[in-house]
Amino acid sequence: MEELIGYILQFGGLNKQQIELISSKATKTQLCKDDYFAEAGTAFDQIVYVQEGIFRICYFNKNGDEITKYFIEENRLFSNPYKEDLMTEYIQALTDCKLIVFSRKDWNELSNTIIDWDTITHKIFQKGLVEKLDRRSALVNEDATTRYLTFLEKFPTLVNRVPLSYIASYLGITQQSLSRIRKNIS
Amino acid sequence: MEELIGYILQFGGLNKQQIELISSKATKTQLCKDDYFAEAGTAFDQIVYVQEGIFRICYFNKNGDEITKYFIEENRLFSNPYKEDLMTEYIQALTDCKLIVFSRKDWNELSNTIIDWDTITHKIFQKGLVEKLDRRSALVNEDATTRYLTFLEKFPTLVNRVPLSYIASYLGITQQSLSRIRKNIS
DNA sequence: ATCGTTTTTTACCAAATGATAAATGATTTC
DNA sequence: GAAATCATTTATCATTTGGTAAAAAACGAT
Repeated sequence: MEELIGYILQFGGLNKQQIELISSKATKTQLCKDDYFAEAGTAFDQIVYVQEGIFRICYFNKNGDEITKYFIEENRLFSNPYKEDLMTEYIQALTDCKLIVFSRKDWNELSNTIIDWDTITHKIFQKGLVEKLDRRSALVNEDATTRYLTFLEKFPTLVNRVPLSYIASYLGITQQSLSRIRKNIS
Repeated sequence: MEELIGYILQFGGLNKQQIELISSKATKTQLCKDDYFAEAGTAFDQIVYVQEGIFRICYFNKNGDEITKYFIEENRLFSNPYKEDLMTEYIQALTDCKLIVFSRKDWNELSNTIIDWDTITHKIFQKGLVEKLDRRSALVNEDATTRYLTFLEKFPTLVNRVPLSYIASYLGITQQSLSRIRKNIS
């Protein structure tokens, strides 16, 4: 729980009382490798902090290929960015996971007590979106090898925990290409 | 000004008084083709509504290539997503433009009078970010021809107003390739 | 341990894209 | 209007990547 509070504190100050209030709304939960945490077409009304584990967000494109859009590492908050709407994407655990979960209702009600809560919330998710945009965007203009090298830089802890095919899909290349690239750079 | 108000009304209700207050803070201004509206390394503390014209957001990658990250069409609000920080990107007018501009100070102070203002603001920019993420992200897993066809779908009004080289850079391909693709699909 | 399944690697060839260079077309400037 | 500048197209060739298929390796269940 301390890590989560530390994470939130990056985005705004909180006193002891407020921290306790936040903690009181939190529920710890777990998820097994390969479980789906949310599926496209369903509602997803939770705010989730990843204590341990990795997730991926994916969807199916027009050809029916499953595309990994991004990964979510440890010590991140995530949610459904389109609050009101149903999910358009799948959220899958890639390892066994330990999570801290809030209902959106509870989370939002914290703003009744914590004056800056909405601002903090928006900063958190805005920063997350900007980061995702930048990372994904950066892939577009690079060749396959550079994409993989950048991936290794940005996600050094993921390579050995995520199947090659998911990484290839994230990078926009085939798994055969990625395998070849791995061979060449080693 | 009506269009701007209409745009904002998509994200939350406003009464007549509030609309007048918003309008009173707005400044109309113009920009010429190819002018830079903001440059990387400088502060950018404005909220801008594009009444007429097209912008592009671009940056220089490690190789010194200028990358067009996205376009901003008519009837959109934009700003510097990283509020506090200096710009990391350039904002350039690609046509003569008519703009409605707010200082961030004025814009933010509207929340003193308009109860939902912060929420509306965050919705606007969050939606913008999600859209940018999805568009840019979708390019990663497609081949060059599909990228261009999708571009034509999503930005039907841009093709004839934006230089080919910028479109190519946006799509992550060379301008020669794009020229070849244009030839093939016609 | 063994079988069956899944993942990753490897190989080969076809197709797409990039790099370079030159030609054409369009626009600006004087 | 001619010259100069810039944008786009075309062409050629080298390189990269994708598609298909098969082999090897890793993993799981019994």
